Amino acid sequence: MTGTALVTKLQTFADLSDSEITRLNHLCRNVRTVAKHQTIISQGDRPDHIHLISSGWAARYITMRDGSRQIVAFLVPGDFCDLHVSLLGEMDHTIETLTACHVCFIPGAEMDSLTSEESNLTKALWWGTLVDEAVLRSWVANVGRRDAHERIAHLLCEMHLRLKLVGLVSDGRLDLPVTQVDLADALGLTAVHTNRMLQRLRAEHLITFNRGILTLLDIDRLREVAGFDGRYLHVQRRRASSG
Amino acid sequence: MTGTALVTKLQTFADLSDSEITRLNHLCRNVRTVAKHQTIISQGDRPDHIHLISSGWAARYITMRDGSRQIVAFLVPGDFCDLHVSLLGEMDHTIETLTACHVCFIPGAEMDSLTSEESNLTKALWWGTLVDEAVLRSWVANVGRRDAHERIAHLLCEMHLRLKLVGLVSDGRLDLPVTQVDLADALGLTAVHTNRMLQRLRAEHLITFNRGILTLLDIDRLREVAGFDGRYLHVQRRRASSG
DNA sequence: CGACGCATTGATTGGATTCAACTAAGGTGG
DNA sequence: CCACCTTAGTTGAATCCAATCAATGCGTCG
Repeated sequence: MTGTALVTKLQTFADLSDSEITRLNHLCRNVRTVAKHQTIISQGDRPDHIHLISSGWAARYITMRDGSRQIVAFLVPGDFCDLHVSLLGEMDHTIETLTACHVCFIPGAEMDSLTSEESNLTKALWWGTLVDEAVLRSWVANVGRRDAHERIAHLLCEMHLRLKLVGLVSDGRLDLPVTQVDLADALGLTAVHTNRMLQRLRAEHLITFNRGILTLLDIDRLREVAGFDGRYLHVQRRRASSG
Repeated sequence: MTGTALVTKLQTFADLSDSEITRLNHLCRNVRTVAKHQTIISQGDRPDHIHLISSGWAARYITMRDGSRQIVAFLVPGDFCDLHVSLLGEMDHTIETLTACHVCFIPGAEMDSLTSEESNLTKALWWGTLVDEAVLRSWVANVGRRDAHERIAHLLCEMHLRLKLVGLVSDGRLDLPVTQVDLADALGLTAVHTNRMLQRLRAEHLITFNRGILTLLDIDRLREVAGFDGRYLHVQRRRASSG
């Protein structure tokens, strides 16, 4: 079921009926495999399809004048790339896979009819985009006001909780298939400094991070370091747990 | 007309009929004056009204553990404070006035009925929130990847263009009723450094900034300094001009 | 006037960048 | 199976941008 992650995610917000779940899965029937480091959509594009990450990781980023980039979101299974482009006109940023991905291609027209027929689902979808926005606010604060040590810790706490929502964490272990360069681009740091701070977190016995596998050794203490309060992810319902 | 700024803003995206404009103005009939430096909504609140800035300025900010704050948005006339809270449950941040404001209080139920009856208006409203999100992405990049000089320049370019949209700019002059401390809190800098960079922009004959009045002396050059590309504001239509 | 908020200036410190080299791991092909 | 190449991660030294600390000016307002 290629819509599984999406269903799991939306269920943290709303009760979904069987028919609604079926409809979501139907929506996601057209899946393509996208290789690692491929562009899903570019700045300036006006795609007629909506893209949903079904498996794998991608990054949303803005390219700066000097060629450097700022990652403004990590996209994980269940996340939409561009639920909104039709309203905005064209993409103002680029989305690229970090790993091989399964991406659902959803015709814009089909999404339109869904939103006009299924008000419960539509609400759940909008909830998702509002959470994305809350995450973005949190990122501004993260980059603007935390030092490198806290900042990395905060990102790791966030990814841990977000992946937990879609059932991709077990016992503090999760896939984080991103390089230190990617992390740096998301944190507004250099790769070198990111490396040193990761080492520090390891030395403090807070994390393990090898070959894309992250383990949080002491979640409470890591959250303490980060000043992490997960409420901005708005997952206080149903099957989500705060830990 | 307390909904004027909103109407002006939405018209950059969509054609609005007279009846739609009337409806928007009707929506905004309940206006209260909020004094300077008052909280409109606090983190944790679950307001049953939606708030719209009709005149004046406010800031959306996140409070950090150490008491410092990160402003994640400046709200100007035509901006909603919390179009979404009902979906998210509770506020994950605080909104405070920077000047005395006129704030429209819109009953949540009334907005609900509008969105179910007026699909054109609803689209326009969602366009607004999607632009807010695009601005947020741009802020992450601003704070994450630009140095202080570029960063301030970029914020000034953005505010200039945004205010132009609601008709609050004339000849490069605009009200920017924020202190250097406020600017610093939005830019992820200290007030001291913000002060020095403002002085530098003045010395470069790019701006004038006195008592809350900002003048852009050479918009093209300021945009060049900032690396500003206003497309992320998605105003390429109708009455918006890119300058 | 005195107090306060805001802007300004100087001296110093420090966190993060930069530059550069080097190691380790993986993949590929001869 | 090893030589070669590439990518990712690590380390060190020097530098720099912005933070910090501290003091002062200045205008407004009670």
